[in-house]
Amino acid sequence: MLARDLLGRILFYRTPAGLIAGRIVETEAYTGEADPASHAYRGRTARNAVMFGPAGHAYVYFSYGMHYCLNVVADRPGTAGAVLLRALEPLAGGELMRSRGDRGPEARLLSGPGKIGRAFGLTLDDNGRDFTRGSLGIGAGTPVSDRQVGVSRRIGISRAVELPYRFAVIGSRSVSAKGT
DNA sequence: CCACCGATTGCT
DNA sequence: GCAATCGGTGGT
Repeated sequence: MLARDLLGRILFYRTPAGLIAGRIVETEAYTGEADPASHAYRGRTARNAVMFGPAGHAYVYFSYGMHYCLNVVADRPGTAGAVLLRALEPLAGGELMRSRGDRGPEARLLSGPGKIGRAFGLTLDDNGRDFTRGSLGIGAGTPVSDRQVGVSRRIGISRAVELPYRFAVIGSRSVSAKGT
């Protein structure tokens, strides 16, 4: 499953103000028709259209009137599927990230989907971006063994709560607050 | 056209 | 425990 395989890989963003990068330590999988918690569950709309497009693109959505969350589209065209990036361990650009408002400790600068959006400066303009081209991308990183991967229920949803679609690196200080 | 509500976060 | 904050979505 791609959500699990993204753990350990590097998300990077070359901005005019400098490089920002982090190691992915927490993800969640969202599918389409079979997943009531997915934005794509009720079919294609203007907001979720990117989820039905080619893999390797960014699906960015606006949440709770104040947060921008980043997904990696993960299925073939026509079939909705995406992986929500929930937490990263900061690798570069800490100062730039702090300039956007977070005052917490280094390891917690990217410890939640909304925090990633803020620290990276993402907006709806980033929806649809191609991770395989341009300044926002995903690098190889360091593999994470199955022994280090914790699987659990997704956070913050009210439907399909029982599905084990959340993956996190055990012991990382950068997983989101409610994570284990 | 209108009302509801969320793949969150940070403060009380 | 709960307010902040607003666009997408679906129903009237």
